[in-house]
Amino acid sequence: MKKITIEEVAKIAGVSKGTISAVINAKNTVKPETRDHILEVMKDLNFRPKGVARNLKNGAKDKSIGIIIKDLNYPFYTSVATGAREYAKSKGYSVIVASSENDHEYEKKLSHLFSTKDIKGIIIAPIVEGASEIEHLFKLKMINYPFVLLEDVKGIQANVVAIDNIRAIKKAVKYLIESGHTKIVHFAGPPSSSHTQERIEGFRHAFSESTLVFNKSMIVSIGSDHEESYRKTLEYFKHKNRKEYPTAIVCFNDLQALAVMTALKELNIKIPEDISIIGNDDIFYAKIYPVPLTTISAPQHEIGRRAAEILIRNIESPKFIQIERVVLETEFIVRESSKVLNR
Amino acid sequence: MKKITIEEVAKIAGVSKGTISAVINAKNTVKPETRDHILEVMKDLNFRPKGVARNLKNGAKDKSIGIIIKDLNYPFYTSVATGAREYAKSKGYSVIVASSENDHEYEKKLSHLFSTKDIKGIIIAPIVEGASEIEHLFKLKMINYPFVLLEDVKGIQANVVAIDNIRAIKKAVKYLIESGHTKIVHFAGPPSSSHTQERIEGFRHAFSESTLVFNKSMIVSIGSDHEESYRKTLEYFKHKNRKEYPTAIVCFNDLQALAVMTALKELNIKIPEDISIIGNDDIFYAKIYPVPLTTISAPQHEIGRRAAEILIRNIESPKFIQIERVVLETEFIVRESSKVLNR
DNA sequence: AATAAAAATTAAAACGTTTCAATAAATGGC
DNA sequence: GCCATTTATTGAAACGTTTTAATTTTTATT
Repeated sequence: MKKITIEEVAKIAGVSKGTISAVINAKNTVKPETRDHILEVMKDLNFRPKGVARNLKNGAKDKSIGIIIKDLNYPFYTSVATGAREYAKSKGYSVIVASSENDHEYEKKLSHLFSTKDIKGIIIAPIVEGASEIEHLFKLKMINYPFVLLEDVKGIQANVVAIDNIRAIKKAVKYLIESGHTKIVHFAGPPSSSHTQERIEGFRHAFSESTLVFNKSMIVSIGSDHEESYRKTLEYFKHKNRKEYPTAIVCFNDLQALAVMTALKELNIKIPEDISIIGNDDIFYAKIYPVPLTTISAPQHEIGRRAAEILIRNIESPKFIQIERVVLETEFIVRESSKVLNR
Repeated sequence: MKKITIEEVAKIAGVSKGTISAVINAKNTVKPETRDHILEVMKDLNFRPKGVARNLKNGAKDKSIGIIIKDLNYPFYTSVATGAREYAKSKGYSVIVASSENDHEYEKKLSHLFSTKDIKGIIIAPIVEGASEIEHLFKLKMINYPFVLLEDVKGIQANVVAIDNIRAIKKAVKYLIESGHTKIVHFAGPPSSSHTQERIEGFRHAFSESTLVFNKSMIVSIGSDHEESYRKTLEYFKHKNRKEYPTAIVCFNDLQALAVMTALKELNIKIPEDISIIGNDDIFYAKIYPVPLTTISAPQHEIGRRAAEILIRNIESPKFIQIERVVLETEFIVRESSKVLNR
């Protein structure tokens, strides 16, 4: 299938390339009849002007940045993207988003795609599995392509905007301990997620700074997929009798927490009377749940905004500028899914 | 600020453009010392090879399509995008998404952006306000750029994948009537949305085919923003005494339904005992609500999939192909937020 | 030290448009 | 019908890379 170019169209229409170009760009210098004829030929040939070539001459004037998130359907990420979008818009940039769906290969593909298509820079929520290769990030660095990570990636110096997961969980657990909870459990996330490990660590640390003592049975592997979390929660409780129940569950994230609450409802366990539930992320849909979720709130919009800020500063600077690393504070928000025991 | 090109780098590094190119493309034909030196110069100059020019020569080999949705934070749209992504991936295409956030101007900007950046085609959920201009769509047609709309747009012949909103609501209302409901009300969406009018129409039509009679007070303008819907619902009930309450509310969409349920909880109105609630869309978070929402389920993944299918078929066809219009069926799903009265 | 082979570099053509100055064609005024 | 405008069209240069074949430099072999 031969590639068809403006030249081809010109030849067949019997005019010069310049005239075709004028038609494509809706210049009003073309005689209507000529125009119509050209249009017809274009249609016949199914001619699609190559955007690439069009932009080469003048350089596209539209400014845009990309953001690669991990999951298009998890509100946390779309909120971050929205934060980025708001800031970017104020600076005249469009934002386009793509989701890696937790697939490292796909992330690489997307980063290449963006950097190659005259998108001025990218914000990346990187998939960091154990020792995942990061040559694609090095490649971006090599061509001085601006990017900002939403998570630290070992082995590379880059702009990062992140939150301190460890500290966040620690705060939550400490709160529980101070509220008189003694049987606290962590429902851990999917083993493949880098956050899972961090959160387990934060959970464990909280104990070392308290009078309670940590033991491994306090960590239960649950995942974050809703259906799976629901099932595993049911299972977890099946093997326990009432007095073995924890008094509080610190969940991996809000989505998991929602699943846990669904399961507990089925088991007739009352929240927060019987068990306190703590989420993580603070997604919109957990906030409007009938039992609004106590959670660790990550400043999603701010994450996006700050990342976009750094990114655009880099894009617009003619010379290389200092790498930045900002760690944002989370806020522990007590709502109705948790309860204080010692009063 | 002078634009800096590969030529500039070559001159300063004292080598030819070809060598610079080889470095950029990680060819292993460059002597390490030369390479390092060039890298240094590149960094000094903050040289960013223009993707546009790079792609011109060989034509980028990565295939990608775009999807422009209306709201990045409404799960309905991200589900559609996910459906598109799944199909596209199977065909070797990446998907990038952008949100117009219900801003017609922004939609235009994005469609231009995509078509200009060598994205092979777009799926567009168009903003159709009364008589909105659609020159941007005509422009796409002119350049034979493949696109698929997720909603009919008056005045243009184009590929469309949509659902029949009117029929969908009608089905729901009929179900309620057959279940013995007599006091049915529609909580309408934001006046600016094209769906609002359609759904009102569907609601009204259902009555003409029944023994009940429609009157205007059955349509209540509520919106779809959560906070606003919550507030307006409270207000609606404030002026009514118990026996004036409707027995069923047909909501504009699931998000609104969620807000309505929150308000009713506050008012101590039981669902479904006192009032049945019907949603629309079937978003994930309404399904996992403690009172799972009865709703009109749109086949979100399928919408995306079919749109991507048509799009890619058009992209890959060397010649113009017949315009398609597919209307997908919705499914009325009875869960626990509604109840049958007449038994 | 000469030669052959291998490695590194260069120079020019190519990619497919847009732009713009130059030219040609059409129109209007007389 | 002729000249002066105005309108329409053309042709060549330009955009910033990549790609190759050709050349130069380096290395290895004798």
